[in-house]
Amino acid sequence: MTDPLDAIFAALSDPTRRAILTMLLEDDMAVTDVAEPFAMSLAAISKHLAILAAAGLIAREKRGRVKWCKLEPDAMRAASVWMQGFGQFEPVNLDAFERFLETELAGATEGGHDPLAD
Amino acid sequence: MTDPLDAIFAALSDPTRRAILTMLLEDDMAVTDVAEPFAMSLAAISKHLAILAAAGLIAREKRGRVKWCKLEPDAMRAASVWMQGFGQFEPVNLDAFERFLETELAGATEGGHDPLAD
DNA sequence: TGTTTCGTCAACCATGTGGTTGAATATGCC
DNA sequence: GGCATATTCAACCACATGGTTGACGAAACA
Repeated sequence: MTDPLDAIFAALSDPTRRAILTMLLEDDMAVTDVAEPFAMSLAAISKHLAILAAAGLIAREKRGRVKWCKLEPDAMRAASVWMQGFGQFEPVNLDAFERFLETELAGATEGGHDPLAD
Repeated sequence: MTDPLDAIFAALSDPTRRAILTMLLEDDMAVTDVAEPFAMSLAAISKHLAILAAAGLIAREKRGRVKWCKLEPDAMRAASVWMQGFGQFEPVNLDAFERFLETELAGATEGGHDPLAD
């Protein structure tokens, strides 16, 4: 697995792990709390979290005896950027798109656009 | 019961399959031609294509004795939409992308190359 | 017709993955 | 210190995955 995308997409291919990521969207969580809604052992969840962390999708930080998990957006962004090369939009110039986004954000940083409302 | 995203992300997690998708971005291809640049058997590539097709990422159509493979963008779009749920971290926003394309296409419609046009 | 090309199928193998259980390793609390 | 809590480690199991090779069917062509 040399390409980081291998680990990222593999991590995303499991429904338990996608559910964990969705939970972490609400808030950072301790491992035990992440495991609570799932019908599987804590050790299994711990493994899932290790896979997500290895893929760079989450970060884990130990405070006291509790290990907190939080989303790490860069990995998912890398996957998303790769995927933008496909779809009905081809061919596309990603560099130009990035420049476009910068000009957009330059005038809209205070805007209330909710990306989940789409 | 199994989420289609399972198959989509699993299919995308293999570098050979991602390379195949990238090749198909240029043009539709026959199975033998897809296999040509890879250092593995035709049967292995055939399996990869079956996995991509099962995930809905490509479609295969037999004309004569040649089976043509082409991209099927909807599946990847579904994965992209799921990732948009993490949009608070995600700068590659589909709305912005569409706006970007309008500005791009406004001056480049005569560019001509459009492998997905049917 | 027979042969070549295209692609899949079937069997097999090595390794990876997702789960279990039980022991081990912190850390916090009385 | 002694004990409960939080998390991981280690060994194990069933099954999936990615690859191989060889045989096979179907279409084109001499």
